[in-house]
Amino acid sequence: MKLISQLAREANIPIGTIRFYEKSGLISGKTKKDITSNNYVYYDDEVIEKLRFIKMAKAVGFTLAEIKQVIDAWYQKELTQTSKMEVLDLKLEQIDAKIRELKVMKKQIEQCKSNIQNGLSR
Amino acid sequence: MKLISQLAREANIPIGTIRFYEKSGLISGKTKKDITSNNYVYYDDEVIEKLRFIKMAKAVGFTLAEIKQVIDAWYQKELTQTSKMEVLDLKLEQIDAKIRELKVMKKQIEQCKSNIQNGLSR
DNA sequence: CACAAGTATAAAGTATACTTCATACTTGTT
DNA sequence: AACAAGTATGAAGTATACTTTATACTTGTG
Repeated sequence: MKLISQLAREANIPIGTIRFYEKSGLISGKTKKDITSNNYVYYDDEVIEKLRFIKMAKAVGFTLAEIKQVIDAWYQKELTQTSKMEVLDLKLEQIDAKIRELKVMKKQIEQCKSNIQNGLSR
Repeated sequence: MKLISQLAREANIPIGTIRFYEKSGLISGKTKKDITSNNYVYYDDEVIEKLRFIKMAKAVGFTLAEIKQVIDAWYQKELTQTSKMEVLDLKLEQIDAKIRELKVMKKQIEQCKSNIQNGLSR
């Protein structure tokens, strides 16, 4: 159980961003009810996993809203098994689509590189 | 040589977005100097290629600034061969990194799916 | 030639994802 | 006790990528 600054260090994400994610419903810590002097929030390892996932998903162009859907399908028990599967299957399709697009881009850029090397303008 | 509405149809991108991209320096059309009654802008097939590339690159999380760098390395003759290659090589690395991240996400989601099917909470 | 539809331009507005600021309270150290 | 450092909260500000609005001119069709 870590406080926010330690979480920020471990996940390598600014504290402000973590607070923003929490406000957005992507992650959540807990306050210890036996401590009444403050309302410091504690985070467990599940939150780190989520933050790592958020980082990856953002890097490949998913929005926070999309990421939240997956996290909810992943961790929330309120959703039906069927609706969770629907969300996850959709994401798998989108991931495959992105991989395909990346491969096309890669080929185009490699083609461009060899054009440059051969002195072709295009 | 097409006008903007035809370009928008063919690339399946809103006219407003195309104008925004042009203002941002990602694409550019030409006005016909022999026509003086208007200042309509005409676009050739190179612009469609660029728009397709922009679409793909955006879908996998590249910013317009990053995309502009690649397009400039691709089409502009003002850059040195070396600096073009640097930009393109960097993008290739970033593309590979994204593919790796997508594969990790894919595995995680597949793992999550089978957990759900086996009735595991996580 | 009237008039709908297309084009250009500038400015303002919107959504997303943060980031910064101001304020206030708590904790750890000297 | 003093004080730096950590935490919480709300509000405002910023950057990116558009989208909408307003205005005005041009072109094609009946």
